[in-house]
Amino acid sequence: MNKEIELFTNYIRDKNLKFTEQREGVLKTFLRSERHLTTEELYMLVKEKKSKIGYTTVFRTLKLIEKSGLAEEVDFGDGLLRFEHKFGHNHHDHLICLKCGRYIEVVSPEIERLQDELTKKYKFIPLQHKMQIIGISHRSKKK
Amino acid sequence: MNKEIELFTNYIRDKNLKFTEQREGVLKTFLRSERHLTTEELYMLVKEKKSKIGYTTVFRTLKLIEKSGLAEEVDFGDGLLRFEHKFGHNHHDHLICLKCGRYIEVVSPEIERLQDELTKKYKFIPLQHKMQIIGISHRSKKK
DNA sequence: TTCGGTGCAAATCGTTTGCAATGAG
DNA sequence: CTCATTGCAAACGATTTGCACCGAA
Repeated sequence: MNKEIELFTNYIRDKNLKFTEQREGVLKTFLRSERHLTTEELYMLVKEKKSKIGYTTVFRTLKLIEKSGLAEEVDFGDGLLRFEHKFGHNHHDHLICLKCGRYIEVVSPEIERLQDELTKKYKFIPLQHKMQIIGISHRSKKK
Repeated sequence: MNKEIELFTNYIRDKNLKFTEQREGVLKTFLRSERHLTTEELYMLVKEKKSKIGYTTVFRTLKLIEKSGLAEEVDFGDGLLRFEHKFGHNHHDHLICLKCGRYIEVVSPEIERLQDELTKKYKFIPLQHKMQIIGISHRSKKK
């Protein structure tokens, strides 16, 4: 996590911005979280630790973290803004559980290869791609 | 298109609903459209033909068409509600062009198979899946 | 001391609903 | 005649912005 914090503070310094207590709180809480949190969820978490923070600041800090290259927006199709860690994470797709909201990050090199073939076939220049499989996870089956 | 209209009127009758001029306009315009229209876009199109219709009616009729099984919501990640034809269309994925907004529907049986393998590996019960490749289409390259 | 940061409140934007008037069956 | 439909206006829920005060550098 220290490498990420350093990266962020460098970004901040480079842009003549300020590394405030609030930004530190949001960044650390974000980095510690293992789920794909919505802005609201992260706001709640940061607030638990540090009572003095507003939703707007969390929102703006997440956008800033995104610009710094440490986070990326993900869309699970429920109309909510979510972020995931980007630094040190390779590209992956998602299995999303409808029951528990949990996700599993997966990678399939064969699928990636077939996607490339597809785009070549259609003379399409791929910039990014998303694949999501929505269903019920192993854990939630029993319930 | 007649088969779809019949299917819809049957659905309407079955539920003791009414087949109004507005619903007919929305359904026909929707069926004729080849793109993944947003509610707003469809509203504009219907209005061109039939000046007497409100946004709300288009919205509610689209939901109704969806319930009848003729349409399905698609999410291109821009926070807008879009619908695509469902009847007579097999499952497919999308190549979405950032420049022209156009999409290409694609199918890759190999990718489908690999997706099945993935879910088995994680003991995950798949209910639906989405795959989108975002980029620049052949047509838009030159511009 | 100087700008950028903060957070409240308010704007925005698309979706959704309440309700009185309308019209299909 | 009855009950679903219509469409305006207003509610909604999440994101985004304006602005006056605050605080890091």
